[in-house]
Amino acid sequence: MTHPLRSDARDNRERILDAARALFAAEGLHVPMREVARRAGVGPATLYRRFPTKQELVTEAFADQLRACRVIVDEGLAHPDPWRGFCLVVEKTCELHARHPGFTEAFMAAYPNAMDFAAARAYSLRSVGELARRAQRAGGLRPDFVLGDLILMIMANRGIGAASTTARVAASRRFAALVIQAFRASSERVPLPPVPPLGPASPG
Amino acid sequence: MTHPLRSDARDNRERILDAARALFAAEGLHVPMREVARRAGVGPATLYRRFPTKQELVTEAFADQLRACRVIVDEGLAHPDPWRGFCLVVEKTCELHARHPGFTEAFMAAYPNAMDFAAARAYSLRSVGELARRAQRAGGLRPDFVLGDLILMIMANRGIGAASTTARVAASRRFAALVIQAFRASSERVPLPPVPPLGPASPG
DNA sequence: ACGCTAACGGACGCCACCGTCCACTTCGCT
DNA sequence: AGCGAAGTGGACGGTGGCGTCCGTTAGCGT
Repeated sequence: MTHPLRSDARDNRERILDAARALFAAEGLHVPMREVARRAGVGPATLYRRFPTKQELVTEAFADQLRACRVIVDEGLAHPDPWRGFCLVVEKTCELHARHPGFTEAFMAAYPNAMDFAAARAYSLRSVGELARRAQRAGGLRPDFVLGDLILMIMANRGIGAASTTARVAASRRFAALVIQAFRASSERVPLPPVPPLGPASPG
Repeated sequence: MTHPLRSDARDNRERILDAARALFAAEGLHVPMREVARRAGVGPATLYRRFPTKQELVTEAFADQLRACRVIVDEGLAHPDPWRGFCLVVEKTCELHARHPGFTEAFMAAYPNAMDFAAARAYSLRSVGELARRAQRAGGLRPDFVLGDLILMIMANRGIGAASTTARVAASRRFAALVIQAFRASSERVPLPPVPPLGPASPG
């Protein structure tokens, strides 16, 4: 059933993915399918035959970032100092999402049927949860931190929209530093409000 | 030459604004003008005659929130303890924006020609800048805080999208608490990355 | 070299939103 | 009550994105 693609077809597929990556990274997911096709130098029909739904295109286009996500948490877990590992996860995650705004949308289940994304997301969250437990035990991370705070952070991070990628990354870097400050266990801590039940992002 | 509106016209104008407030608060600014007109029970022409551009409708619809913004910073300035006043500003601002997602978009110059908004925004920022200086002098606010951090926070806060207003407000509350932790002057502080030049929000 | 067929992309119809025009209605003044 | 002007909303043409159809092109196996 899944015949190997013909050479030109494979070529086009690659060019479509390149175009999608470039456009999604630069402008987010709202770019029209047509635009992707135009940039790839193919007709709309070709794009739709290769990726019948936008979701599939998005999933394929952000496969690299999804892998990067995994690498980030794995590196965090591997770090000898759990708290430092946790900080690295926060910093790199923020930067990753700042560099690819569209990725955040996809990651956040703005497209709810993204099975692959959901699985990878769950894996990353579980791993970072383990890391967080260790960091708390080591005393670096505040005891009342919960995983929801990390999701909160990623959602918040996506709110940071600047004109250029450079500016966005810079802003995100400072944001990450502030977040780490907030997460750090400190003698002068005050209790936090309860964690809200963070459902999927609203369409607004 | 601005004749007072006829009674029915005034009535319609009010209903249009009510509809706009309800829809903008519930779904953000992306709602079609038609939808506002439909909800207000008027024709599209009426809506367009009263508010030729969406910008004007938005500005009018969020006049209350804009006033609330002013009140928040004024209350903050009036507080005997500058640091506590600053915290109140952060908390109330986050809640205000969480309650009216569309307001954040407007406030953030997503519609760049919003003169009224720009002026009010500038006033609020100047006032809160003064408050921040006092809070820093009093020792509550970290010395390397800058106004850009507050804008960063508002932008980040808008990223928090939850299904219901209640959930969004709850999430925003916890976020505000974390932010305050981050802003608090502390003995165990680490230097922050530089403040990025935060231009207007990107279209993405 | 040649034909079979996968693959292509221009063109089409559909729908939603936009902003404007105009024939009809309603207010408000005398 | 009656008239002029302000006000109204249905209807229209334009634009842009969407997903699909089909006549044509070009890879690849013989």
